[in-house]
Amino acid sequence: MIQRFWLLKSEPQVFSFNDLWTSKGRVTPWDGIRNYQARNRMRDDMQVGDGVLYYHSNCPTPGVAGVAEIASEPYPDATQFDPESKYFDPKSTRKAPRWTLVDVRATARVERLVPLTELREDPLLMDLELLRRGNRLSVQGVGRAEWTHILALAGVSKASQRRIRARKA
DNA sequence: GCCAACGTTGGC
DNA sequence: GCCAACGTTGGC
Repeated sequence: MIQRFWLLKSEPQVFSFNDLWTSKGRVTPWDGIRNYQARNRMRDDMQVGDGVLYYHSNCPTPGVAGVAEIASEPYPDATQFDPESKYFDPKSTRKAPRWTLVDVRATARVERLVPLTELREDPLLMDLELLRRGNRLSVQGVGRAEWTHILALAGVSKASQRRIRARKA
């Protein structure tokens, strides 16, 4: 199995990396995604153990705030069935759920947040999907070299990278 | 709050 | 299937 790498956006005022880190099992269902392209990537392209850059968006200093991994197979997003939820989708049925998600588990803290401005200026990240003009997708692909480089910028220690890799092996 | 860039909706 | 109108995202 080829390991892939992803960048997931989250608004820290809604659910920050620290919120995930302090969650039970450091795991959460990545619910509320209501964009077909993002859904398709979760449903079709993600595999348990894939690496995740946890990105803070729509906040004073947007940037990479933590490291996580894909922690489940895809399954239906429960919020689509809940009339009380802001993510309720009246057109979705339990027999034919429209929205699928995966669980995400925090794996390592960053030594420092890597701000978007810094990612932008980095010649090694010229092709990063996040930096492409007008890109608003909340589920993005990251290349292996980009992943390694951003972890280095974030000061994620070699030891914790080894721990992450060991768990995936 | 502004606004560019996209996505979705719905009339035709 | 076209496309205008509208909604959302998210950096600034």
